[in-house]
Amino acid sequence: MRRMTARPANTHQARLLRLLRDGGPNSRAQLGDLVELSRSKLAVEVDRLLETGLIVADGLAASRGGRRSHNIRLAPGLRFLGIDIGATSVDVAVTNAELEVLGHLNHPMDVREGPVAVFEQALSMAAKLRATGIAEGFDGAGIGVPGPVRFPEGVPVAPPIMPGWDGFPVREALSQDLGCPVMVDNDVNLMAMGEQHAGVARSVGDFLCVKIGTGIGCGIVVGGQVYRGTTGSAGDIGHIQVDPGGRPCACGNQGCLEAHFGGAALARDAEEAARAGRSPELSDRLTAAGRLSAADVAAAAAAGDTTALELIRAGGNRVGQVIAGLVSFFNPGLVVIGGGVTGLGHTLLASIRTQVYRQSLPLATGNLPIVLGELGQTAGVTGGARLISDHLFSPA
Amino acid sequence: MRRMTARPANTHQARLLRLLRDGGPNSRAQLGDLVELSRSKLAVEVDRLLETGLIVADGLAASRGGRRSHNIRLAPGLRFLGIDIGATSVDVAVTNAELEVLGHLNHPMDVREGPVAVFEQALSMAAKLRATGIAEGFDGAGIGVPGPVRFPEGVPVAPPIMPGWDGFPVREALSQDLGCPVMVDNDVNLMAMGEQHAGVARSVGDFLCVKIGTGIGCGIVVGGQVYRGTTGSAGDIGHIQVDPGGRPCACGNQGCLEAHFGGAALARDAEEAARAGRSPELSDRLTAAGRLSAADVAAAAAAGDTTALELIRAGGNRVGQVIAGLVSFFNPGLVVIGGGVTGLGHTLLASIRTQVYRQSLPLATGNLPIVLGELGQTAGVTGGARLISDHLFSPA
DNA sequence: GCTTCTTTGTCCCGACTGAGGAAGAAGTCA
DNA sequence: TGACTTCTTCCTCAGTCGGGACAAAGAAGC
Repeated sequence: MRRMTARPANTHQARLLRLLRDGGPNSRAQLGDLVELSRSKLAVEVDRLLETGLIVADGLAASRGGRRSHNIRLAPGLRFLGIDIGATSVDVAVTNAELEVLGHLNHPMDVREGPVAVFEQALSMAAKLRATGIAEGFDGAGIGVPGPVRFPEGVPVAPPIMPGWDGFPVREALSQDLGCPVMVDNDVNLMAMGEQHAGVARSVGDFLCVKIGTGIGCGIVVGGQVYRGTTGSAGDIGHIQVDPGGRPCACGNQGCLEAHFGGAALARDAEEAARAGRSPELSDRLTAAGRLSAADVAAAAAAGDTTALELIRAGGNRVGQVIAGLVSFFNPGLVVIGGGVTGLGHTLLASIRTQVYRQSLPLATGNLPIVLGELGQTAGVTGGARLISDHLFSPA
Repeated sequence: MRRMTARPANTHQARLLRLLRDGGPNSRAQLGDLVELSRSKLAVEVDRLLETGLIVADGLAASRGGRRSHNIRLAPGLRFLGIDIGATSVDVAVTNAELEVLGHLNHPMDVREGPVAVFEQALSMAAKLRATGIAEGFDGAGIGVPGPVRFPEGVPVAPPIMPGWDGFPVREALSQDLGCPVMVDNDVNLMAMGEQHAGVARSVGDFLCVKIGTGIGCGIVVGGQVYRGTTGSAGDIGHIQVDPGGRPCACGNQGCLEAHFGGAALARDAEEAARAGRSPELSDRLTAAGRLSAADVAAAAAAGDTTALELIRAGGNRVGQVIAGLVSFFNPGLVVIGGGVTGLGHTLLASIRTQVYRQSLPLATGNLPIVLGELGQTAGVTGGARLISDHLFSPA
């Protein structure tokens, strides 16, 4: 099929497209109730969208007491690609125009192998998904990388954990390879957008999304929009100091949050505890696998290992300490905890909550939910699809 | 004279009013260059504004090579009132429509005397200013209080340092007494708006404004707009923990920033140092006055007293530590330091800068100015005038 | 099955808006 | 003084938009 070429001609059309994306197929009459347009105007705009092929007729709606209205929906053939590049793995998913995930692949891969190798992998995964028949092509792609991004250009800048990516023209290169529009953002922002669209943050205007993976980052949403900061590094909380005389960090400072907690730090601590014989459970896993990961700690904790539980608890306290400060500062309506370490689950959540509720003022925490993300691995890729659809569903 | 009754009828008129407010009197022709309106449309809107009396003709502009254009300006009789209620004093100022301060009074007063006494004082100051002849009445007032505010209603909520203010209908009461529209906000947000309008933060979209007075707070500006958080307590950084085993704070926690620095803590530390004989300079001042304030520490430091300098340096480190975290999180384009303690000046600024530039990542600090506020005591009142003018200069 | 009422979609008219051309007013510059 | 520039007003014309009228389609009640 021919790929999406048209773009909404005005804000009304953009508004309609987003309504159909977020609310699914809908009748013309009901859309009329949602937007403040006269019937004639609405009819004109809908007709124009039908002409462009962005939306299609979709049968008749149920009667609301009189003549039945015609349903319309976004073109069923539209496909968005969401790519979430993590520190240790790549996620690729295909969604329809309503951003429902139709196919999803995950592949372990070290981001330090560089952009060329990583994109080769991502593109082959996209090709594999297309080969299953769920997509004949892609109308747009949203991609997240684990580091700061100069958003307008779609170029990573000074990414600490991904040498070789600095200045790589991700947007342009990928756009060329895929033959469709591409937007690039920080992986944490993508997760925030995912949870906002389909997850636990629906209907919340201002929230924080803390992602604890190999590193630690924070997506900031202000008035429904992702806030990226002046140079695109907003939310980079992994290097906030939590202990003035603390552990040395890869960034050159001491006592950074990431040096004390996060996937990498947790694995290191667990191995150390195992070698020191403080945890039989972890020792067994270490001798079995040769190394430990956050998942091992989660499993050991689930098995009741006190050392593992203590590691999680201590880490939660550190993160909670930082989040408490951010809550005082930002006064969000919701805090979402997500990322690879979510496997640590409620032990982690409990110690974060304890810390935040104890340290922040009642006015800020009074009605503040702190919850785990709902979407898990699909948050990032859904956010990617959302990112590009926001771009494509705005006036040209 | 009759007070301002009309409001702009549409966004075009609002836009024109704000241009005239921020840029001063201007010619019709030049305004045409600034807004994207056709000549005919512009003429119509200007004529309507002239009819309402919000703007007036103001002679002829200089020629730009041909026929001279007619100048217009905001009605010269418009007067806004800016009221800045601090923990220990009240500032009241009168501005014209361009937000230039025409008269300014300051009076020491403890906010704990309660809203009734404080407003009595503020209203009498406003009356005194009016009696000088600079104003025949007020078209609007913006007021700042040292605590969180439920912004839409203009009501303080759970203010820690001002018992008796909780839930007091500031906006409604003051609006009744003054007979004009009133807006209420946190004093820190007002300071941020002041520095944004007339101070050092002109032309910066995203910045932080840290006010170190009796307590410590932070104004947050995102995309040119003050961000107030979900419950209006955003920027409340005085109770971020800087030392887990630190001093007990009035809020019930330990090691809060305010317990270690700020006007109140600094005075306490100085008195303690004086009594312990660690500083002859401060001892002299203590015996002379019976008590010490932040201003005494500033004077002692200016005189070269090492203990005073050390107190400032240590405090700057604490604040710098917190600001470093906020910079990593928020990635602002500018950090403004203001408030009563600005008298500590460059000693304080230097230690804050050191701390921030050392602890935050280069990407966030690379081009980040950290500067003292330009406006001093007028920042708050200017911000108040700006607050109410933003409200009045928006479509009804 | 018929009537009446409600809802939906289409068509059309009239009011309004806004862009831009033309002309005149008011200056500058040589 | 004359040529040129700039600014304002007036006017026309095209396009837009809202809403009424009407037809189509269905629901509810008898």
